[in-house]
Amino acid sequence: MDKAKVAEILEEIGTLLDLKGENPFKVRAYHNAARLIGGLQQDLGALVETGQLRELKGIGEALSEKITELWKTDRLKYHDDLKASLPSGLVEMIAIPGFGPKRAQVVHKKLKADSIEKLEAACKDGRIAQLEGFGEKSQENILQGIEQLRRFAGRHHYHKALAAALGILESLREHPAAIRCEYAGSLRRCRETVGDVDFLVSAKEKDAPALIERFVRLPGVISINAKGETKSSVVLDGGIQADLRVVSDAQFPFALAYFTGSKEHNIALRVRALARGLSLNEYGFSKAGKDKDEKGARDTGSVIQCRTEEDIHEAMELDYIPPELREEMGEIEAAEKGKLPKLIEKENLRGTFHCHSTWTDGAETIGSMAVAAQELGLDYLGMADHSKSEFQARGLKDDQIPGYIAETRKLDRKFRKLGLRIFAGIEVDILENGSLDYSDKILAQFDYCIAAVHRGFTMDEMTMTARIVKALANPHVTMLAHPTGRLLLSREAYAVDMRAVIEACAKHGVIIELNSHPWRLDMDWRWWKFAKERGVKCAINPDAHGTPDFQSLAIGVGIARKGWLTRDDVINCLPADKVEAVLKARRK
DNA sequence: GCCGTTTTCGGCCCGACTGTTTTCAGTCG
Repeated sequence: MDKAKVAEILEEIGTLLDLKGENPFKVRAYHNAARLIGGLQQDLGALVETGQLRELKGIGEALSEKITELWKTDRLKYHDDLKASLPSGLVEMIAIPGFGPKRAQVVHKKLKADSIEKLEAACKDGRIAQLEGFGEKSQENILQGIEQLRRFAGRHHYHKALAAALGILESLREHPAAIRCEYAGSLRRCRETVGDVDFLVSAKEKDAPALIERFVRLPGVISINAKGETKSSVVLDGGIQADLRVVSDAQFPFALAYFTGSKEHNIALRVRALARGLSLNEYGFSKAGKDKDEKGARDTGSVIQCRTEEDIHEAMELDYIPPELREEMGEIEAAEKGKLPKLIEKENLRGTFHCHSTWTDGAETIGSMAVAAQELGLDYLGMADHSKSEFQARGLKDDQIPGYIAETRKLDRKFRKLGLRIFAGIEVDILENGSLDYSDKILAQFDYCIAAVHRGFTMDEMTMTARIVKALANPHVTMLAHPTGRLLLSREAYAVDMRAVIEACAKHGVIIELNSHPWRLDMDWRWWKFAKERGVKCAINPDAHGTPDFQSLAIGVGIARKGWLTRDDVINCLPADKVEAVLKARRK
């Protein structure tokens, strides 16, 4: 059993315990463990065998035994028993917005409703409204929630959420009552996918209702889930949920930190505050241990004044932690010791690789791609059109290669005078047997080669891993394109052991592409952190099929920052003369 | 379930909104 499956089962146990009304802290222990195991970089098998599981913070005796049983026998009796004791439909039910474990328990007990369909039927014939603690309004909301769940299941791509957020942010900033405006949540943390978008505005208390009103009336709002004095929640066209909070300007940095999350990072920060005799919430610091009826930071103001998030971190004796790192993945410990990396900035990018042209399936000529790169202020542009097996993309046949390279060289000479270098590369297919789509003799003519899997996605993980690892051994391979194939939110996907692939890149000195194209965002930031630790370099590539795709470089920088990458880890931060040497290093 | 700079037992982060109540539980983030 792999660790993703172990994590999934632990997560499900947490949910089932929640449904049973178990101790919420026990529930949390399972959810935490699921997150911990799912994000583990070490080999889970090794931890199990050597009995080191218990050294992980959050894994005690009980969880350690259960994980070991899962790993060794592929099953867990505790999980099986738990599952057998509850109808599976209840788990699906609590995905309905506003409908949680307690209410699922009630409808199951009183109405024998054990599926979304039965719950829906009970709403439609009015039985839900009769239940104690429910009413007409609840019944209606459940129906709406079911509809929303069916229409807009799942998460949204970062770029799509960002586009929606920027429009809303602009409208909010235009409001005269708004002092400071920002988006927060997973979008600010640059997660590859985003569940909902959180907005935060600071304003005078009397202006809050007007801002809430502006928010719920924005074009693109298709329904309003909640609307209070300081908080509102809506659904945007396209199904993205957007939340707004209005706070005073003094509260703004605390609220921004709070709503940026992650939840786990926030909890860790609060625990740290408590250890310093402080209680931290979205309004400020207050003295810990106060009586219930004593006023908190919301009413009395923060006992430590903070103008920015930097001030808050300083008050906790931490270096400033950028939003991208706030995942409770070691950032607090690093900030405490002053060991946070100086993350890559968008301005650090000097050029990029992996661009397509009209030679294959790109929309523009190499010349117009070069002009756009120049306008972006880049120092170099790396072309990488498709290889011959990509016949649907008009991949370059052997006899086209001299022409392709000649045109690239000619444009290079022309643009070099204008301050832009153009490199002749190729995106070469990794065939099903792990060999490459061209002979070594042809590959040797390019400045660099990006190896990529484009077909045969259905092979098993071991075979796929062996296929890629074999290709990486070819000394002409400079980079590995879109490495996991786990194209997020897409049906295209293949199973691969990312750990083995990263180790192979480390061994052969292959650079891994951080593919910033919205549809190809694939490698989780935790793997980037691992790649960095293994000394593997990264190239942030737009996989551009036209000049608008260059915009996605900003997304790539965001993911790189999440992976704790610095300028030293990203080869396109190098100037043109140095990068050429890096591209050729393997062949020497 | 986990955990310990006071703890091996008794804690475990904190607040807004909704719908149902008439003081609060459930849900969410």
